Amino acid sequence: MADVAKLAGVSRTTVSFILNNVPDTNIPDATRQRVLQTARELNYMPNAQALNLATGKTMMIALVVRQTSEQMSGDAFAGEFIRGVTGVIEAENYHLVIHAAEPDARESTYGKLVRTHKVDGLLISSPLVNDQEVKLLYREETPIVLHGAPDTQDIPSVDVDNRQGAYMAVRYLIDLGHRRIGHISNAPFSYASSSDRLDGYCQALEEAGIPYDESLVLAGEFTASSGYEPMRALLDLPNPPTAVFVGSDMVALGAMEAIRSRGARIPEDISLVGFDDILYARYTMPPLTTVRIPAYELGRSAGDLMLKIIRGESLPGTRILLPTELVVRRSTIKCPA
Amino acid sequence: MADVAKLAGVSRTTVSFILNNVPDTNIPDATRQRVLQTARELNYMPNAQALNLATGKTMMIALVVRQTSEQMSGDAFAGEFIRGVTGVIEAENYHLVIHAAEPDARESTYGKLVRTHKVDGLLISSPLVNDQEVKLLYREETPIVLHGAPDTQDIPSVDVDNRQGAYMAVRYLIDLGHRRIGHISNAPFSYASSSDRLDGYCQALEEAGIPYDESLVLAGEFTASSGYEPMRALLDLPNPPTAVFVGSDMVALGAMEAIRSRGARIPEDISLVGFDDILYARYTMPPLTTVRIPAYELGRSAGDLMLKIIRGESLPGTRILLPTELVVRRSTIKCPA
DNA sequence: GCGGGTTACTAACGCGAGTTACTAATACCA
DNA sequence: TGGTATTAGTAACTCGCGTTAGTAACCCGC
Repeated sequence: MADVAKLAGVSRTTVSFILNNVPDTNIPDATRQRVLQTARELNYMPNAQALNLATGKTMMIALVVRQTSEQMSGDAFAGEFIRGVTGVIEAENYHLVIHAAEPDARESTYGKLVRTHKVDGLLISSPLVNDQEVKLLYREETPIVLHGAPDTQDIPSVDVDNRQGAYMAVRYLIDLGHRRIGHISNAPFSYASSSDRLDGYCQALEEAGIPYDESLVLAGEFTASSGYEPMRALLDLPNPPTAVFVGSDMVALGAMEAIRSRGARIPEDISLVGFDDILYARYTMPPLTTVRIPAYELGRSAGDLMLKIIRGESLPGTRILLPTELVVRRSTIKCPA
Repeated sequence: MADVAKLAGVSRTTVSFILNNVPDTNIPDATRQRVLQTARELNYMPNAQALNLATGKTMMIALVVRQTSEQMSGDAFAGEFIRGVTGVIEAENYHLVIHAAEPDARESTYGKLVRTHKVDGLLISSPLVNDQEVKLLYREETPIVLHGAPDTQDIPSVDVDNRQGAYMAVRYLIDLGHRRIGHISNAPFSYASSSDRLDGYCQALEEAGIPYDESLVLAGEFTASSGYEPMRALLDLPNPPTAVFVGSDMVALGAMEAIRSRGARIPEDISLVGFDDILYARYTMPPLTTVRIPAYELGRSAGDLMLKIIRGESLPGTRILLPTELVVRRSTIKCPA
C-alpha cells in the first residue's frame, strides 16, 4: 500500500480511503483514478493479516465436527453441508475452517479458536449434550450456530425437522394399512436426532390410535452393521412387525441384510422406510423408501444465520428447522393382512 | 500480554521472551515462574492476528476443491481425506480452510488466498489439467500439494496408485480365467485418475497376451446413472465380455442395474470389479469386489507433505503414491467357459 | 484584505505481538 | 580499586493496515 501511495504521489491514508471507498472524503476524481490505476499496475493485494489486526475481524468461521464422525462419513451429508456453508459465506468474503473436535478431550479445543482470534464464529455440529463450553462461549457473545443439538437452549441453531420427517414416514406406513410398526433408531436415544425421530414415530402412532409397544423400538448406532441385530430381534418377535421405520439409511442397509438372512422379502413380508436419502438408497434391492434431508440447504441456512449473527441482525434464540421430504420407492407396500 | 507484563512487574518484551522460550535470554527462574504464573492467572491467550502479522505466517492451509464435485460427494472420500489432513496439521497448530473453487472462473479464486496472506499453503484437489495459475503460484514458491493431478509436472503431489490398482483388479479377473474383459471408466479420460486406471487395465491385458479391443472400453462420468448405458452397450456386443472392470463403485451401481435389466446374473453371467470401496460396496447384491482407496491415509500424506514443504524439508518434485488393496467379494467368479 | 468555509489532503496513533539493540546493575578478577 | 563479563532486563522499532484529528491552500463575500 505504501508503494502505491508513493508511486501515485499521495499519502498512504489517501490510498486507504480510495480503496475502501470511505465516504465523506473529498477526493477529486482525477486523484482517485490515478490511485486506482497504479494499484492495478502494481497488482496490489491487501495483506489480510494486517487487515485483520486493524479491524479485529478474521473473516474466518470454524465448522467444528466430531473426530469420530460416523454421522459424517456415512454418506454425502458432510460434503453437501460444507458446500452449502461455503457457498453462502464465501460470497461475503468469509472462509470456512474445518476443525476436528477431540472426541472426549477434557477441555474443548474449539474455545481456543475464538479466544485466540483465529475465527470470528463457531458452527458446531452435533455438540455434546451438556457441553458447558458452548454455553460459556455463547454468554461471552461469541457468534455460535449449532446443528444437531437438542432444542433446550436459546443458542441459535439449525436442523432438519426430524420429528416431522419421522412422523411423515410412519404416517405413510399407517396409511398403507400397517398397524404393527417397528422402529430402529439411527443412533442412541441420547442424540437429539434420534429422540426427535422417536417422537415423530410416537406421534404418528398415537394419532392413529395405535398403542406404543416398546418391544418394537430398538436402537441403531450410525453404521449399517448396527442395524443387523435389532432387525433380527424384531423378526424373532412372536408377533413381528409388518413394517419398520429405520432412522437412517445406513442402518437400514444392515436391516435389509438381516431380513434377507431370514429369507423374508421386502416389501412383501416387511415394509421398510429409511431416513437421510443417501446416494445408495435408490440402488438397494428394492430401492429404499426414505426421508430426504436437504443437506445443502441446511448448510446454506447455517451459514446465513451465522452471517446475520455476526452482523448483529439476528434475534436471540433463533432456531431454523428445515422440512424433510418423503421419497417413496419400492421398499414399502400395502399391509397384506 | 501488556497486562501480564504489568501485573508481573516486567516489560512486555520479557513476557514475550518467556512465553516463547526464546534461547540465550538470561532470565532467572524466579522471574520466569512469576510471569508464567500471572499469565495463567489472567488466562492469557495470544492474539493470533497480531502473531500472524508479526511472524508473517497464518498457520492456515487451504484445501481447494471443485464446486461441482461429483467426485467428492459420491462417497465418504472427502470426509475421510479431510479427517486425515486435519489430523496431521492440527497437531502442528495449523488449521484447514475449505475453499470451493469456482468451476470455470476466468481467474482462479484460490491464488488470492495466498497472495492476500490468508493461508500459508494450498492443497489442491483435482486441479484442471492445464491450470496456469497453479504453475505460476508454484514458481512464486507457494507451498502447494496436488491431489488427483497428472504426473507431468514437478509440483509436489499425492495420490493413490491408480495404475497399480487397476492392474491388480484386471489381473485378478485374468487369473480367474477371463479373457474378454470390458472396462467402464470412472470419468472422462481427460482426468488423470481415469487414464491411469486405463493404463493399468491395458498393462494387465498386455502381460497376459490379450489384445486390446477398443470396443470393450467405454467412459463413465462419476455418477451411477452414467454406468448404465455403457454397460448396456457392452452387453449388446456380438461377443460380450465375461467380466467388466469399472473404474468406480458408484458407476458400477449403474452397471449392475443395467445387467439386471437385461436379465443377466452377477457373477454367473458377468463378473464385475469396482474401484474405491465405497461404504455401500459390501451391501450391493452381490457384494462388490473392488479396489480400496486409503482416503484417510491419503489425507495424512497430503498434510504431512505440506508441512514438510512449509518447513523447507521437502525435495522438489516429491510425488507420493499410496498403494490400493483388492477387496474380493462376491461379484467375481471363475470364467465359466 | 480579512474572516469563514470548503477542498484536498496528511501526520500520527493503534491493533498485539516478535525482535533488535542497548543499558544499568552486579559479579568477578587482578 | 579499576576494569571487564555477565546478568537481567528494557526501549523502541516492525509487520500493514484502519482511522482520527488536524492542516495547508484556495475561494468567496463584504
